[in-house]
Amino acid sequence: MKLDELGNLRRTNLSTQITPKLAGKEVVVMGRVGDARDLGGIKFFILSDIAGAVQITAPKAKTDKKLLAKIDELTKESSVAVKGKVVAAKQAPRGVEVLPLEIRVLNLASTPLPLDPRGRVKANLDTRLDARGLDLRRSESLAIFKIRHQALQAIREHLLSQDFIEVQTPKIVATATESGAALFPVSYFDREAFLSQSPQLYKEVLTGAFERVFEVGPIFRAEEHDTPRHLNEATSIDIEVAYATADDVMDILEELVYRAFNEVKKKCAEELKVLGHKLEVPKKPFPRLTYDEALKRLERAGLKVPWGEDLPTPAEKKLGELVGGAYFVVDWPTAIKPFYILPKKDNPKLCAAFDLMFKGLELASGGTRVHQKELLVKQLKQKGLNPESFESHLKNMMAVPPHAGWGLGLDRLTMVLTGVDNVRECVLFPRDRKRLTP
RNA sequence: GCCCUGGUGGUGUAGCCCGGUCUAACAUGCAGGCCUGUCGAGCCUGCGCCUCGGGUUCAAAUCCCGGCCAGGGCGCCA
Repeated sequence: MKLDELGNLRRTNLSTQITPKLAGKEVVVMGRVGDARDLGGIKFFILSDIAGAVQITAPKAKTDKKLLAKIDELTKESSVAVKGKVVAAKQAPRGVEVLPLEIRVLNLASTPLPLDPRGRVKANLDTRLDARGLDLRRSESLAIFKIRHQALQAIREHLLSQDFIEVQTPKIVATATESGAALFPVSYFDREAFLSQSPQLYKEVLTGAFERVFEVGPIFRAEEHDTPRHLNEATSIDIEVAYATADDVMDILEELVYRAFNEVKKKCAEELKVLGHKLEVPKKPFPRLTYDEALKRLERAGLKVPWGEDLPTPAEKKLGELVGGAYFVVDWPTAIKPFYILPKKDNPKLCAAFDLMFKGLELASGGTRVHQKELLVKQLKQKGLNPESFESHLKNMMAVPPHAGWGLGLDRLTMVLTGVDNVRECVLFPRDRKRLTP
């Protein structure tokens, strides 16, 4: 079938703006073809757009033959423009429908579709991700990304209201920033470079100039993890604040997460309903338990973690059961946190680091940073890192003020807000150990 | 990387334990037909599937081994 041109035809109304009040008016709607029905003497199809849907109705006796033939050619999920007359009709969905005067078939979907976009037959996640463009048209997928968008908007608004400046740091870098996570090498002309695993060092440098900065951007981790909560490309919300300590930025984080929950609950009621998720806003203040207390509570629950070790996944899950909701774990052993975290003055075995957990899932981590060059070099060495490879950063860190910050995983936050249990569902086109396409 | 579970039409499942009755079932889909008010429409006709390789056996979707792929649990990591 030959496709039609969009030409200078433009949409006059979104589907949901077509109401019985517009009866008699001529409108142009554009969208994708949903359910189609041919009752012999009358044909219907649903046209869906980002706002919702409207029914296009073509009674055989009153509709041009060529138009009727065109409707027969339409396949589900094809892209169409319909110019037509609005008619109030009791029998129609929402009491209104459009009688077509002109139909432009802008693109035709091939059949059969790789999955059912109406979701009556559930598809596996793998199938869905292979056909992600189509999968994203499902109401559940749409709901997830509307919630993600709403959460990010709430977060941005909050940070901007607190005088933060939004920045963008390089994603192609020369050195690692964290001690642990592996890096993806990229070829940079005749040199080796890496994809950035965190904006850490850059945002710290920027506190010297802008004082309060935040960035929303991709981070890349070359870890071979294969779990429902890890990705090799993730979106991180990072902040860094001059003249502040861990406690100060925890307060910011708490308020910001609280607002994200509240805004989503308020503005995404429909989306939460689609997902069948009852969102509970965590109570403020979020509990703050120390690493030592966490270990004690775990031991009482029959799960012993040796002091000085990071919490293994089962321990995180158990702690999530014990504490529930959103909570901080603070005062971590210095040895298991990165070199840029400030050790505690009264007990250098502990440092001013914190993790924000939601149930068993780590959403964010941060801390008071080391702003003095000598200590930074000392800690680099202690972690077995070579200060020379951080030379350009150290030079740029000249006389930065004392500062603190955190990084929050937007994908994981979206999991919690939507109640979805695989992070892949919260990312448009996820990158994991095995998936590099689409 | 390790452990567990699985892989059946386009999609989602049943069948597998206990081999033959499977010419593989159901739903959805797709193609065509009937119907002037459908809205998860209904009815009729048709289409389409056992992950790959090897083995056991008279006989394999079914049992065994290996590969590949997926889901979950870990590890690593945020």
